[in-house]
Amino acid sequence: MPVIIGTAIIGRVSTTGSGRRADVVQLAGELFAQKGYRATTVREIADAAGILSGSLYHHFDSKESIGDEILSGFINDVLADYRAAVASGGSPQEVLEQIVRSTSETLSRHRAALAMLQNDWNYFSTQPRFGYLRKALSEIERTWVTQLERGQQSGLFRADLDARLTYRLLRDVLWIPSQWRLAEGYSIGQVADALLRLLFDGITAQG
Amino acid sequence: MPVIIGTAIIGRVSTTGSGRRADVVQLAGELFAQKGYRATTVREIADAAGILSGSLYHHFDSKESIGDEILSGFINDVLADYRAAVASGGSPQEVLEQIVRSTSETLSRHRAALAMLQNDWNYFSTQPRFGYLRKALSEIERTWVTQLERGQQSGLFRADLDARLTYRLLRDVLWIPSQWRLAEGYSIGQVADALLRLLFDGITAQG
Amino acid sequence: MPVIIGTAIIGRVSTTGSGRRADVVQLAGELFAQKGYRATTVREIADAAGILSGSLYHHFDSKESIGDEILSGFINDVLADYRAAVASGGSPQEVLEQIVRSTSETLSRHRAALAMLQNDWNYFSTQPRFGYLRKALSEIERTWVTQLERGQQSGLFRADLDARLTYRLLRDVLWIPSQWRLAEGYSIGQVADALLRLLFDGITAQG
Amino acid sequence: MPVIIGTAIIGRVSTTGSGRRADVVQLAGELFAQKGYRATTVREIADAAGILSGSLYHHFDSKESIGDEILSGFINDVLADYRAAVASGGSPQEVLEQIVRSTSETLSRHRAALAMLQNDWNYFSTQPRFGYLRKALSEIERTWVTQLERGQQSGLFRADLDARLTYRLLRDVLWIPSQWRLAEGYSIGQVADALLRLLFDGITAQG
DNA sequence: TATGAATGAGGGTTCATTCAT
DNA sequence: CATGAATGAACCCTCATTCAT
Repeated sequence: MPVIIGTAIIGRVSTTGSGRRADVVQLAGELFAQKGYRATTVREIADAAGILSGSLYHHFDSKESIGDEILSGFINDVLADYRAAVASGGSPQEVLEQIVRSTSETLSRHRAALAMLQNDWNYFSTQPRFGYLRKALSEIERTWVTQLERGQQSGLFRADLDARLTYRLLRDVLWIPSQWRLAEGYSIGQVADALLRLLFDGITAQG
Repeated sequence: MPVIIGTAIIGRVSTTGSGRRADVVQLAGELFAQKGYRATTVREIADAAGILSGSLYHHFDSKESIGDEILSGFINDVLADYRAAVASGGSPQEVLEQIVRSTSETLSRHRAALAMLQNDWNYFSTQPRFGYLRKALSEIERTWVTQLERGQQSGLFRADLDARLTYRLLRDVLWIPSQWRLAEGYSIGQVADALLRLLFDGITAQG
Repeated sequence: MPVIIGTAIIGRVSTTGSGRRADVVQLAGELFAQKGYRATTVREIADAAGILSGSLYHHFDSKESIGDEILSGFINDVLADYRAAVASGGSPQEVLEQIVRSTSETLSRHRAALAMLQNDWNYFSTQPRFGYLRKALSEIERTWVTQLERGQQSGLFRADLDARLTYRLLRDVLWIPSQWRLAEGYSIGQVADALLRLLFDGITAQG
Repeated sequence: MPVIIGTAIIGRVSTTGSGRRADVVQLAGELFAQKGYRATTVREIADAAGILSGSLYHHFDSKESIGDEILSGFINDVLADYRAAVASGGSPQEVLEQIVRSTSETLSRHRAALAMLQNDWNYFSTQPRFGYLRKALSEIERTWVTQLERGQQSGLFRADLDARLTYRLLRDVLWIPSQWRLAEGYSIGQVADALLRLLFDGITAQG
């Protein structure tokens, strides 16, 4: 359905042209997130798109390539967040805060991809095609550990933290809120705030 | 087949009677944890046990009943930890600390079950047979929220925390360390300590 | 699309009208010969022609009709060779020699069709649409047997040959050379000569 | 059904034990030969065996492995014939004669395999799993060319033959008779004799 | 108890063909 | 004429489960 201003067509909504492809990616993502990547059949994806399963292959090489489109888009955005935060040159606390805030937003835009990784990490991490996932996680870990250690050296963070262990403990907590349905009633900002408070201050009231 | 010297039974090898059954549960648990419950085939389980897949059905009704045996044992132990901690009648901080410490140990004894839940929660949570999982999580959440709110009322915990949100943020971080291989070099005690420090005090150095 | 200078048509490029059609037949033939008729997809044919697979159906009813166009053209030329040789009224040896020489040339012009028959004879011979192939082979066999028997009756050919068996033994050898790529370094004439020498004289040196 | 003489079991027919597997290979071979390897579906094979298509996979990894079992058995027998003939140390004419006679018999025992190669060579020759086919053909060609050249050097064979070309012309004719149904009325011996006469002496009556 | 053959439903994928635009 | 989305049947294969022996 063209969007018309005056007499000029300036936009199209997604059922047209290559929009069909994007629609399928969207629908598939939701199914993958809900039921798991492996547990979702191509027939279910096709049903959701209102076509037959064979017709999917007009748009995609394989089920794997649908998954890849979803996951690689996600990973690229997350890595961009991390790199931008590091490049900003702030203090460790500022860098980590920027990471938490920017990825909170990014994760919420890619909720399906995140759920896929959490549910089917075992599968993806063993498939050659998804090797980039391991690499990305590795870069993310390096970033956290580096910033935590910088903070310890400057006296900003507690000296008794094991940086790698702390990262491991935090990593998952940082991803998980995004998969909660917004319907649960928390906004992205709320969640990010709660997370940062917890991260920097703990739950104990300060005398 | 018991090993007998004289007339005294002094040992059992694992192929005996119900020992065979326990072996299969153990082996299946490891496979489920490694590859996921759904991705593990009954043939793989049978191979690991050194029998044919059809023979498994002399010991178990179905693949589901193997999974059930693993998960229900786990859930029962965890709930026992929670109930004991609450029954001890300590302060909120003491109750939560006891929960973290006792479940750390319990989780480490049921690493396979935990991995199964994390990898295939989507599947189990939709199967009628595993309905008790949802009920157990519900009790666990109620316990945390109750203790956090008690702590806030008594001024022990920061008043600006959203108890349910905080629980959600913490829940996963409390389960995850247990699935790390001990080979990564952290002892259960180390991990529990780091977790508690993070939980109560955050990462910021206190002036 | 004719190229016009002034008012005179001075050339045609191959995308014109029925030229497009002939191009497709040519390209399809090459693919059929290389990969087999059944193993070649209409999409591959369309790709080779630089169009989409659906567009092929503006030129042809079906994949079968492309195959038919290739094979029937071939068969007609071969039968013409046989009939001309017989009609020439020569001795059996002359007739057979003329057949070998003229079909050598014909086969080389229809290399794709020949390869198709050799690779997918099983398929074509069971399809009603290609029933004419069986009829043609039958006529060819009748011709050989007739000439071989005439040669025996006149004392020209060895009396101890079974005419039909001899034909069967020779039939394939007469078709096969044509499918060798000329790149193998033998000219059509060379091959025909070698064949005739073998046919009439065998490989043993004559004292 | 055991074959009993006196009271001793001296044989079993093929529906027992691993005989089922052999039955399937046999049936599959016939179908592959008749309709082509690619054109034969696993359902057709299963139907012929009186089981469901999925049940085939209790006996075989894949359709390919059924094909492999048929073809590799064939190729091994043929190569054994060639090597034995060469090892016998006869004159070139004797070696070639022994090859023709022994392979005539071998080919007739492996009619299905031969038909498969002739019908689907294009396919098999491009599949990694069937790479041994190319190697075997190569050895066969080397053997023929070597013997033909030896015969020329000793004056036994005509000097004007191109050894490689002659081999190419003969190769196919040597394989083909075996695929004729015996029902056509020629015995293996008859065909081999006709072939050898043709090969060594040609069809022309010798003055 | 264990075997091993078989089931049957469903998995991802291919492909000749159709047709509105 | 060409496009490109869609069809629908068929393909090879997987797997939890059953059961006679």
